[in-house]
Amino acid sequence: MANTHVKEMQALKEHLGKHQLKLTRQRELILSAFLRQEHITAEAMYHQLAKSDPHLGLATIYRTLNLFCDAGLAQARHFGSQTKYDNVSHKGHHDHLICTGCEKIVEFENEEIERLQEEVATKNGFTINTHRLELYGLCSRCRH
Amino acid sequence: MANTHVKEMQALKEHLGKHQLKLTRQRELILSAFLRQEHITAEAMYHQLAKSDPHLGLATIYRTLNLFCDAGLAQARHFGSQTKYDNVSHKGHHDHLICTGCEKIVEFENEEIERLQEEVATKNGFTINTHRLELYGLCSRCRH
DNA sequence: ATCATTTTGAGAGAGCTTATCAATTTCAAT
DNA sequence: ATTGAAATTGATAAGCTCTCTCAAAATGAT
Ligand SMILES: [Mn+2]
Ligand SMILES: [Mn+2]
Ligand SMILES: [Zn+2]
Ligand SMILES: [Zn+2]
Repeated sequence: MANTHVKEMQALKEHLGKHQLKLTRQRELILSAFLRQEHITAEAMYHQLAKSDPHLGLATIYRTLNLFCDAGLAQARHFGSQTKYDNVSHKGHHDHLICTGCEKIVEFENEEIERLQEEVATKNGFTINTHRLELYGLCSRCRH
Repeated sequence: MANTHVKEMQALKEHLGKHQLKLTRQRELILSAFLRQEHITAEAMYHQLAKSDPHLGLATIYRTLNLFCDAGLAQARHFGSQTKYDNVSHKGHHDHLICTGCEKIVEFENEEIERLQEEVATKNGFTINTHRLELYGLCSRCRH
């Protein structure tokens, strides 16, 4: 436990330093909990943390998760009607396969698709900054 | 004007008939306005129609656009933070290129991408029902 | 024309996220 | 270690988008 998430903590501190923001007990707590998840909603985070810290406000969760987004540790993703914060601290760009039966989320990368996206954009005179690709369906479990 | 949107009107009537729903002045009005657009928000539709029909309620717009979705004439698409109703009455599946500068939306289809999506899904044991692919960037105009 | 059924409009309400603000905490400078 | 300006927090109000409620009006099968 001692040296877990040291790199991410470092990255956060760096962002805080650059923007004259402060390191608080809440930010440490929320970071440590956030890094244990892959995809989580603000609400779920709130309930999870309420067990150990019943006075932590929901607004603080939102503010802090958005801070993590600014710091490049998280990304807000809108899956269906839910907004989930994607822990991207230890991985690069990826897209998602989402099971509408059990909510399971599988991450994938396909550079051929990425290449074709660029091709489509170029063909239309566009320069891509970001994209969103989500495949919704049923996983093998839920199909049976 | 006489025989514009006859086919779509027909499709709507068919859906209404099958579900014991009624054809109203509002539904005709909203359909005719909707078919003149490619992608529009409920709010924009509301303001647009308010000019000629100031008493048309926003709830009716939402209800009716959702009805069009059920009837297969429209599809609700969540672009960024906006929900736009996509007029799909005269076209099949397609994805979108969106300019973050001027809000321009270009539709495209790429069957190679579609094929690769299936491949990714299969590789992970999934069966795809729907997908969402949006490319965000700048169009040639906005780049300069 | 009748009348059961559906639809409408206005506003209330739900769900999610951000804004407000007084009290508290942080941290750089003593 | 103490001070104090600046940032943060928690509680709650507010904002936004969309759906629900319900009495009044419209529809359409008979
Ligand atoms: Mn992910
Ligand atoms: Mn479209
Ligand atoms: Zn599943
Ligand atoms: Zn543009």
